[in-house]
Amino acid sequence: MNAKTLILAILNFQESTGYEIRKNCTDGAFSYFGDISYGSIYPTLAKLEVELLVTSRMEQDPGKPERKIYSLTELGRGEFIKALAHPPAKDKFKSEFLLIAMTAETNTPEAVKHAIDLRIADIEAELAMIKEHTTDCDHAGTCWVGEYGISIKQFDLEYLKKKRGELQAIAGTALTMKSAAE
Amino acid sequence: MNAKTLILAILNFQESTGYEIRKNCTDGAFSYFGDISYGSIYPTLAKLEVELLVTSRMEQDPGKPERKIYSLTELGRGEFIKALAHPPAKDKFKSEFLLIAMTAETNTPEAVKHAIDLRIADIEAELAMIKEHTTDCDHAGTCWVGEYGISIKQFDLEYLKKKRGELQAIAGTALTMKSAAE
DNA sequence: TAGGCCATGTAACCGGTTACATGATTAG
DNA sequence: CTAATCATGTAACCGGTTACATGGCCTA
Repeated sequence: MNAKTLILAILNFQESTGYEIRKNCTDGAFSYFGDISYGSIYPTLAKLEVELLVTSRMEQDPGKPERKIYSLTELGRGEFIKALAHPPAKDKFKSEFLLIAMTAETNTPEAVKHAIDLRIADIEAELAMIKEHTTDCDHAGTCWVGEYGISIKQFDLEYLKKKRGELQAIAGTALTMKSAAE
Repeated sequence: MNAKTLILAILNFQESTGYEIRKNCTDGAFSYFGDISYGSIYPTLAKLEVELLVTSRMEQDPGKPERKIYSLTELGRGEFIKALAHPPAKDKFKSEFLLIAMTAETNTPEAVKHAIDLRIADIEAELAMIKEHTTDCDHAGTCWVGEYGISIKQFDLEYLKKKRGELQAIAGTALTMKSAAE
């Protein structure tokens, strides 16, 4: 999903500053749709304003940096709904952890253990994040997605904890000769 | 994961042509690590050969296009193992389906239904692909990853089938006034 | 007082995609 | 006879990242 559509999607839920948009698609509730950094957010926002898809207003809280708050125009909302109309692209899932798991035999047991620990911590953090967004949720679509995420992540976590032993058992088995020689 | 490491990873398992590498990381067993197209595979392969991380040999089956088969050198294998050593980046999961689900209220019930159908079909196809790679598997790491994938996808599929009704029920609820006016 | 967070923005760079060029074989 | 699959490669283009510039406030 490109920067334009992603920004439109976020602004469809809540008016935001560039800074908030970035936070939202890095850690927040919108992190499942795409990933963009300041270098593409601010220029895209400027372009969208020229195209009349968003408007901005300045806000100045004393003792805080000035905020430029963007919100979707009716034109922008239409553009977003139009973008939603065509069938979605396939989900993308990319995992370096899976590569480490697949090559566990040629990796050190410590590295494999560390990778598993890290992944468990990541999933737990994500679970906490989703729960936070879902418990006090009043928006049906967001709730459904949140509960979906919680179920899957929970299952993932339990599976990993149950089966991590098996993976650690095969870790380093292709290195034994080499390390014995050292 | 960048093209270089991904290619090294694939060649670590099996010697391949550029064409096969592309297939493997588009549909095959390596599709969970990264996604690259011809435009980056062939030039990267050429660079890797200059760096002595891979070697190539030509193969000519009569009645077939000539194949340039690349394989990892010892230097390349070392480079790959070194790359595996540092802790993996977080898993990345991006889903346009989730955005459609989240915005189901402002989308048409047909589009939502279609998106769900499509996603179920995608997961089923992926499940079939993983099972194919896992049933006759003799490599411990690959088996572990395959079983992991099967479990998660199966759970995902069941959850989706059980809860799709709820999502379809909220689809279009924010459009009723508009469509009534039309 | 150092580091982290809030906040906006720019410019150079680059990795990777898209589209093109080419051509033989096989399946429907 | 057409479409798909196998097969290798190039060049232009571009979306997005990285790194930089700037600066005030708050917390440890």
